Amino acid sequence: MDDNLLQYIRRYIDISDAEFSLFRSYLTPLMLKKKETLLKNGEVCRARYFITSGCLRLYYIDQKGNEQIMHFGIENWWITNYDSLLNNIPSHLIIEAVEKTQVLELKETSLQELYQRIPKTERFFRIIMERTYIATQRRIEFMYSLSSEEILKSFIDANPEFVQRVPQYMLASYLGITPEYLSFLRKNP
Amino acid sequence: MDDNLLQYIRRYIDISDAEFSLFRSYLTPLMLKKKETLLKNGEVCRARYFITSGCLRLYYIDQKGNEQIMHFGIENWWITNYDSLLNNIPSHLIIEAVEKTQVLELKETSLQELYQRIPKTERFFRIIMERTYIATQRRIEFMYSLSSEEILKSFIDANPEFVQRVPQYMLASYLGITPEYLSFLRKNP
DNA sequence: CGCGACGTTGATTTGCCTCAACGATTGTGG
DNA sequence: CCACAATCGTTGAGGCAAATCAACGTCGCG
Repeated sequence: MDDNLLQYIRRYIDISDAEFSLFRSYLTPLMLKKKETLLKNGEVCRARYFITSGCLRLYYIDQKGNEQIMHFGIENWWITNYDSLLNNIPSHLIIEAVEKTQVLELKETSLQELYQRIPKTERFFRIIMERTYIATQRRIEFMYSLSSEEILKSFIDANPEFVQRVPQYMLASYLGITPEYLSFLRKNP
Repeated sequence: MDDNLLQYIRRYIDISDAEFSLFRSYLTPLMLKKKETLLKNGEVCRARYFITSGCLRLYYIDQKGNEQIMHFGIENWWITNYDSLLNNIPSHLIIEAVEKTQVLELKETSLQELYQRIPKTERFFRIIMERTYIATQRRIEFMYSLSSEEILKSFIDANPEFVQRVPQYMLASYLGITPEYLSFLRKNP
């Protein structure tokens, strides 16, 4: 688990073993059962979470009472509600385990301390943020350009293994269509 | 112009006048006429641009040959194609002046140098990235939750002055609807 | 002045949603 | 270990939001 994290960090910055130890000491492992939450509606988000195993989803409940999934998070992804975390506002987004999941919690107060003690962590989280942003931009472009059928097809092609892991109605929500229509699309070539 | 930039930077980090001078020396002012471009289809993006006056749009041409606008940029915004810039890949996004526009160009090679000479710039650009990401997240949530009519209404309410500045067909593209339907929505209460 | 860029209008079509009902599977308490 | 209830996926009928297409009016600029 720690090896994964170390390797992941070293993809982006040089960090010594001692520095990593220090970094690691700021992280708290948490184990989540299916459907347990890391962040509830109305709470202010105070931490970021690095997923070491399992799967989380970040979603909200819209006016009609439907769940709308914004993201999934899987192994080696960070997940949090940045808007709530950085602006100190109550979250209407919910972070919940899709399956049994292990995360490392990094409290925002700890991170501010880390920025002081290991300045290069600032660079690390800048790069993570850049990459996260780019992924989101690509996704928006997809959603704009393609029909639901094409969005579905390309998502399945790009993530064949992941599609097996989540219930179909969650996939539908993430892709912005109804479960019924997703079912219809799968049927028809 | 420089005052705007200085004030803008000081919203996020403490920076001395001397440091700002150095920062400023890495920036090159560019003047764009309406319809001039900063980034063309197929080019690799090599810089970020801080807009001091005017308005830019970032868009691409989809399979059907339609322009799809991803963003606008106005005074005191940074604009670039992060995917092209950071991954060194050719851009299919185009950055073009909607009106006469002045920008300060920050080449990515210069920025890497700046990170070394003034480490706190790393923090600055981390924060900019975070804020940009949050804005995008909010936009996605909007697009998911609201009907076209509600999207249009809330955008006009939030940006009454901006709506006057761009042609209606660009607004339609940005909001993800056709110009005809936008026209229809404006007519009907 | 004339042409191109922009906005509008209406008729028609369609992609996707809604609603309701029904199987299949899973899981859980007795 | 079974029975029954959730949970999840599927199907089909009907409806609506928004796109498409085509035509026309208008303005501003070269």
